[in-house]
Order: sequence, then structure tokens, then C-alpha cells
Amino acid sequence: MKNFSRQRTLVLETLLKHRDHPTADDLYREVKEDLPQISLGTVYRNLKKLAENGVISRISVPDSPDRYDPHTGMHPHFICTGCGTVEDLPDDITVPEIRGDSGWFKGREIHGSVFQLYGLCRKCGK
Amino acid sequence: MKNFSRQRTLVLETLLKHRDHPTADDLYREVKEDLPQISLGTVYRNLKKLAENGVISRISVPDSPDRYDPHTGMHPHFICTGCGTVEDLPDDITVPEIRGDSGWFKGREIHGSVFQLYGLCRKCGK
DNA sequence: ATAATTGCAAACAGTTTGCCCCTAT
DNA sequence: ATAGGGGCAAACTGTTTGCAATTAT
Repeated sequence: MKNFSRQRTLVLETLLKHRDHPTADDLYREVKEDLPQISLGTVYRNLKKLAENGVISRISVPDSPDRYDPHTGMHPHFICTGCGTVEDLPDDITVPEIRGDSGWFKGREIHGSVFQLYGLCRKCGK
Repeated sequence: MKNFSRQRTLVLETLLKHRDHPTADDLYREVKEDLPQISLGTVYRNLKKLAENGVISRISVPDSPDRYDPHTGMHPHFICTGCGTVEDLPDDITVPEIRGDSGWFKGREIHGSVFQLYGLCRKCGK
């Protein structure tokens, strides 16, 4: 991943312009305007490689294609099970706030969640 | 969804026994021990219906089949990739705290995370 | 009789892969 | 000439759906 091909550069730049979380196909259609011969497979291949190298991140949603996110740090997402939209949540939310229907969650219905961190505990981390 | 078939009951009961997040296929194999003629399609159909009715929830993760979760509320976990231990996280942790290596996370190494909420956005929720 | 649900298999959607060609070192 | 992609289409995987048969009310 040292020298980016025209295709990889374009896929990445197109994603970086987004403030939302587009699908591979969204990006494919956009990139095709600049590089009409690009194939969907190439878009997938590059998104995969970029995600593996930590340049971007990939978000999965039930009943909807995966989405890609230029923001790679740890940050919480809200995923609408109605329309599949992915929204970023404020960093400082807490579980009691989510449960309590206050703040950001006022008027939003929460059906479920996953909140898991992977790492090494004190014993294993030494 | 008023009267549960034997199949639906068994799928739900099997999921409820789990403390982790099994895939449809995991559940299929378990349920088949009690009801050998059950089909994978039926397991999928029932999981889908149960999730639509808010009885259980469905979780997607990149590069892996969807998982199902009997819990309705938020339940943050820390999973040690060294020894597999699962620890409960305090409800009031925030992302800045996780990033900042303070509080609960002092001295613990975080490799990855999933923090996603599922629900209806304001547009879909009305 | 009606409505819901099953097992099976085929269909489907999103994603990945194999192949061969093309470009850049 | 070697390595790394690209384009295309076929393959693969997880999930859904159509259908005829079955079950419960």
C-alpha cells in the first residue's frame, strides 16, 4: 500500500468528502463519473484494503449493504433500522443517558445495541 | 405472533440461554438436536420475526454472519483477547474515557470495539 | 375453512475471487 | 522480469422467498 493507483486514490478521496456513511455502490457510482471504466470489484477491493490498513473503517448494518466511514477512531454509531442511515453519536454519551431517553436520544426509539471492546485485561496485558 | 409454534419457541428458548451472540447457524445446529427436521430457513424466518417484534435483536459485524442477542437493554462488555474473560463495563463510561486511558481503562490495552445502537431515527420513528 | 407456518430448494444480494491483461518499477 | 493492481465475470456466502404440504383454530 505504498503507491496508490489512480483508482485507489479516487475511491479514498471520494469517501473522504462524505460526511455520511456511503455504501460501496454509492462510491462506485460517484467514482465512475471521473473514471468511467472502473469496476465495482475494484471499488470493493480497494475499500477492503483501505479498511484492513486502518485508513478507513467499515460498518455493517442488518438488511443493508455495508457502509464505509472515513473516521477511523473509536466512535459510537446510531443505525436506523428503518432506513439504514448511520449517524455518528456524540462521544460523551453514557449508557444511563441512552436508557433514560434524554439528551441525544430524546424522541428516538432504541431497539438494541452492541457495545463491546476487545483488548487485553491487566493480567494478560503485561 | 400470538401463538408460538414449537419451532419458534425452541429457537427463542435456545437463544435466551446464550450469554453471547450466536449466529443463525449456531442456533440452527443447537435446535436441530431437539427437533432434527427443522430447516435453516425456518430458523431464519423465526429470528427475523422475533427481531421485528422487538423480542430479540440482530447485530451485524463485517466479515461475519449476523448475530442475535436476547438482551434488550444496553450491556457494555470488555472482552479479553488473551484469556477470553468477559468483564462488565461500568454503565457510565464515555468514549473520551476509553480513548484517554483513564478511569476504568487505565492500564488496559484496547484493540478494537463495536459500539452501535439500533433503532428508528426521527424520520422513520413517527 | 381460514390463517399461519413448515421443509425444501431455488433465488437473491452483497461481496469476493480467479483469470488474464496492463502498467510501473 | 517482477510485482501490484485493474476489468470482467463467475463463484461464494448469508439470507430470503415461493410453493405445496401441514398444522392449529
